[in-house]
Amino acid sequence: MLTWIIFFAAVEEKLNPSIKNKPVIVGADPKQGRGRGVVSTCNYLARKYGLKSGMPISKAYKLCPEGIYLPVNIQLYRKVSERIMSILRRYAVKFQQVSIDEAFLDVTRKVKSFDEAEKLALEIKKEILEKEGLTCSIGVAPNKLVAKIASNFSKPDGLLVIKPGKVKDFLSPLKVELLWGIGEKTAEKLKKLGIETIGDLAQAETRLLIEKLGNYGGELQKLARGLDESEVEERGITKSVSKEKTFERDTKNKFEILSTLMKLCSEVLKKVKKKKLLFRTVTVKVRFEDFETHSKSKTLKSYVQELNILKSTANELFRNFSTDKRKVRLVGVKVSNLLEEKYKTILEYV
DNA sequence: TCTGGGGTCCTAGGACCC
DNA sequence: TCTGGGGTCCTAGGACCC
Repeated sequence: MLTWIIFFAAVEEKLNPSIKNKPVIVGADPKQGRGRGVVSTCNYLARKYGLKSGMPISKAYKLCPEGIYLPVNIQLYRKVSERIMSILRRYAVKFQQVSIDEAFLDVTRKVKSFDEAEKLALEIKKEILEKEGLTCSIGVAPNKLVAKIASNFSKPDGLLVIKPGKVKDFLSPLKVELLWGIGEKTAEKLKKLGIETIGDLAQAETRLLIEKLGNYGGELQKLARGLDESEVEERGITKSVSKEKTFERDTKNKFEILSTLMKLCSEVLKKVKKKKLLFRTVTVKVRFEDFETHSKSKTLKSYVQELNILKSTANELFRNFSTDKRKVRLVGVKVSNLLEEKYKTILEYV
């Protein structure tokens, strides 16, 4: 039995109550409709104008020029998030933070029934409201998959309990896109097979799904049937650290691109050091004006943490791109193949 | 409308090794 | 003259999530 929690970046409204009755959009600077970037999140009033997260900020501005546009204050949200996560941890036997505003709590051994779980969920909501002045949504269900969908369903300040016998009825009529792992592309493919609801997917011919979508097709069908045995578990170590930047205007200027790339290297290294990690693989990403995106990577002989090595490797990788014909929209650097600093000594002795 | 930034996981082909 | 099978690592790309 698990719950899936979403608390809203209503943090901004709490910080400045005067904006509460206006459409609030957190994201890129719209720059009178010429800004680059997207809506990170927006309040329910803004949604009434058709705005949603992921939407180009320029489009948002056209739909709602009178909105309050705020930059993403990630440090602030992180602080609030950490405080809320530590509240949640106390309620769970097993805990899994999924993102800045979501977590799974396994309370199977804490409660005897779904009714008790519901009471517990209400307590959690109450404590978060009292201590942080924020509302959240909770889904209570037999597994993570269903709990997540249930919580999404009860937004913005809700609680939805789906008991084991009700899972099928709950899922069947929903659109397949609501399942975890089905995005635009997969939804499109499924639609071509005549599959639009989770119920359709549950009943589809398994062989056909595997033929069209590979093993993934079979996995999706299990999810559609409400089957998810994944455990609630703490997040493991970081797999990669990256930084990328979309230029204000697409550019061919090698100096501008390279100096940006070098700056990104410094920032990536700062993060890597802070996390006490060493890296072995460096990846450089380039997105051209037509949005075509390519990457090149190189794995070094040993784990390192030196800025010079990162910079020279990134430079070398970047030189393999031909940037004469097309303007560059974005550059990025990523390090992966990471090792915790504390294991380095051991490695040196091997 | 013109598409951020930070991640994760999966796949597929090639190199290489036994 | 005809080239197996299994495993691992690396690279590149793609889908997806928040």
